[in-house]
Amino acid sequence: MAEEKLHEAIDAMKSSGVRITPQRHAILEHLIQSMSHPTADEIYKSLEGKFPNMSVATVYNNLRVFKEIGLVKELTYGDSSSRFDCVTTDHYHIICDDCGKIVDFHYPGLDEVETLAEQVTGFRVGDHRMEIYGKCPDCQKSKH
Amino acid sequence: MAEEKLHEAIDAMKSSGVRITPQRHAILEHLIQSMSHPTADEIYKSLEGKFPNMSVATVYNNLRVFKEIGLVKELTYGDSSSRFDCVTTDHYHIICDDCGKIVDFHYPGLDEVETLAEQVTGFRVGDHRMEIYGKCPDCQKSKH
DNA sequence: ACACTATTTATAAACATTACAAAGTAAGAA
DNA sequence: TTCTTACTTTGTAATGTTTATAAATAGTGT
Repeated sequence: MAEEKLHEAIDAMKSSGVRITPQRHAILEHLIQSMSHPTADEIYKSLEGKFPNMSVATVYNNLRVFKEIGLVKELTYGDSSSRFDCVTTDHYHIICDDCGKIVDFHYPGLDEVETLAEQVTGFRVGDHRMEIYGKCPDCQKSKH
Repeated sequence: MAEEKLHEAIDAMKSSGVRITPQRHAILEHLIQSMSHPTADEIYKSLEGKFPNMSVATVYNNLRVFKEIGLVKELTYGDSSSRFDCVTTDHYHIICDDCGKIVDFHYPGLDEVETLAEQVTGFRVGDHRMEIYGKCPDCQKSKH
């Protein structure tokens, strides 16, 4: 499953004329396997073992490249640093206000909203994002 | 109209025990009157005339205070800096991928999404955000 | 294996935002 | 009004993320 996704991603890179380097392979693999939404720095740190000489700039550069070919989405919350999410299927995120936990969840169509927005504003809509904020089950238990 | 909103905001500050300083007054006034969604730095620059000695830190401090009492929302897009939006009525934003223009638009209920998310994830939902991305009418005309 | 070009690395720089301590000031009490 | 106290502002330094740059390195097609 993860293997498959990685393979698809590499194919996407090939057909975009983006070279496949060991660093890129590792970053992608990490993004696919880790079910979380890591920051650039977290990716950097978790690959220190395999690539002791890798530069942070490499992580940033490649995340940008992945974004450009549509493999990765950048999530900018209130935090200081961006988080990166492998684009697989369409899904949204629900985020805990207390502990910051991010959970994926699926919801079918907000196409209607996009359509209305096009009509009202005259924009040509390409994309949308949505996040939901609340308190996760764990933080609900631990009474404050 | 704007006058009224400012008054309401000041009342909200009073009842929250937040002192009303000339700087706070000016920042709020600017946020309410400017129909845009300025960055902290833009606010700072636009008040240079009235408050030549005001520090950027003051702008940031007060935007945080306003956020805490619910007068202002912070918008974090892909940009380097946050934008700030006076909370008036519920509305969403549509953002131009090319020029960055932000236009408000209203849409009734995404309560359904919140409800579903609660059921699926077990979170207690408090809030959500959504943005739509596309190409504004002006940028559609100027062919690339 | 070669050559060409994209990529990596290391470092410095840019930028937004926050921390801190000293000086100043709003707001209620006397 | 004046006083007092705690909150704010200011100026500056520090922090942390992200980008720019140039030299060294390494994919990829021939």
